[in-house]
Amino acid sequence: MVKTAKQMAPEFRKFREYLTQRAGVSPEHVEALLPSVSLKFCKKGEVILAQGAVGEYIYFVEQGLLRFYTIDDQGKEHILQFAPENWWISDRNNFNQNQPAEFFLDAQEDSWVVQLNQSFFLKASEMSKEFRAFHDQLLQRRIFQLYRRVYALIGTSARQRYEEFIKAYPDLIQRVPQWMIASYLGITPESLSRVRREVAGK
Amino acid sequence: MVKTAKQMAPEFRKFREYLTQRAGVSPEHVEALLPSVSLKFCKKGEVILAQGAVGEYIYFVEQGLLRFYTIDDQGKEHILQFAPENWWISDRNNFNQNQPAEFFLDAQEDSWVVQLNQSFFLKASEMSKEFRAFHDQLLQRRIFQLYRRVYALIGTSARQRYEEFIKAYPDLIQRVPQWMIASYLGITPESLSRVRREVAGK
DNA sequence: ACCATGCCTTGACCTAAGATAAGAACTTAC
DNA sequence: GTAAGTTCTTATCTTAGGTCAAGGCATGGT
Repeated sequence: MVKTAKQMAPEFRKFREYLTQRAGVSPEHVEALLPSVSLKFCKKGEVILAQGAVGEYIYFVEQGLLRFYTIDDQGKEHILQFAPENWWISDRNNFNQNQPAEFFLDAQEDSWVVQLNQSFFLKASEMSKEFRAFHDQLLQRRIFQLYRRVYALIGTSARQRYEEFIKAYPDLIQRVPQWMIASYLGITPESLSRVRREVAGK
Repeated sequence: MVKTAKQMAPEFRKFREYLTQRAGVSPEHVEALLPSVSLKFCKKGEVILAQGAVGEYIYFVEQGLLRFYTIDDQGKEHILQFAPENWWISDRNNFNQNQPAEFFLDAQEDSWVVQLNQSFFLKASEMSKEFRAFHDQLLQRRIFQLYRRVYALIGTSARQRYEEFIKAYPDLIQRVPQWMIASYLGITPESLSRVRREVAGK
């Protein structure tokens, strides 16, 4: 019998690993920081932060997959970002300014997330030069990822965007329904279906 | 007789003001930091950083207007960002990793820019808690601006994007040729012309 | 086991925006 | 001051992708 994700709380495994390996934070610093973060389980479909709400956390995905999106006045969803394991995600604007969130955040799979509040970042930056530098780079990489996405949207066709997406996120193709990928790419599910047929039969 | 911008070097006026007023850095810290930055004049049309080059600076626009863009394989330009006075701009990826730049940066008007290198940011972050917090927020605001732009591209029409652009950057309409605004919006100059006619005659 | 719901595909048709071309109104360069 | 760019507009035609409608599979709940 398979245990559910819920039964096996991951105890910050990935988070700890991420901070030491990728961010270069010393194990002592990591242990000193851990008491001020908390782990939360999110059932598939659970809305973690709704547009208009004031959230207090930034999230690190320990396990599972989150989805950052908005809903327009016709009720259509537009996906801005997928956040699989080892990703950081949040409506940072809202987080920093205590403004109501502009976007929604929900769980696309049963997920475990690490919740980090403002003071975690202050403490971590204060304590660790490595964390500071890393966090800075993290934000800058996100900016670049977004500039590339803007370029893809203004400068390339639906087909090219789809082909790039597959290359960049091969695992996501398996994990999310096709209509969400269409939404991320800025096209309709019907168009994506047609594009896929073209790509397949070439 | 009107003096050219070149003749009147602005001596970090805006930059100084920006750091103290907006970033909250103390005047003493600002003065301590100034020796490690330099001012550069860029003639209209001058390419400051070309795709493929390795640049060493981040730029703060003291006066004038810069343009951050890419050129696709058909030779078409796609504008990712305009940077008027008080903006920060650079190919940060390249800046941080010493990678060749992905994008171009040029002067759209005769401009004065403050050149900041890696060590400026290290020193400033080391020295001033205020700068650190401010820089962090600056990056996060840019991320949000980009998420909004992505949403505009995947979720709204050319006309809506144009109307939003006018609201957000009324001054730029006067300062840059229309075809560049079209490029920023992700449409052709012809389409923008049509959109403008519609908007005017409603 | 069955029905309801969600997801993907296909086809027919439509529309927003791209491509092409040409001309008018300007700048700028010599 | 004239020639050579630019920029913007307008018209016509084309096309990528949207909309609408229907049908086929899965899959999950009772």
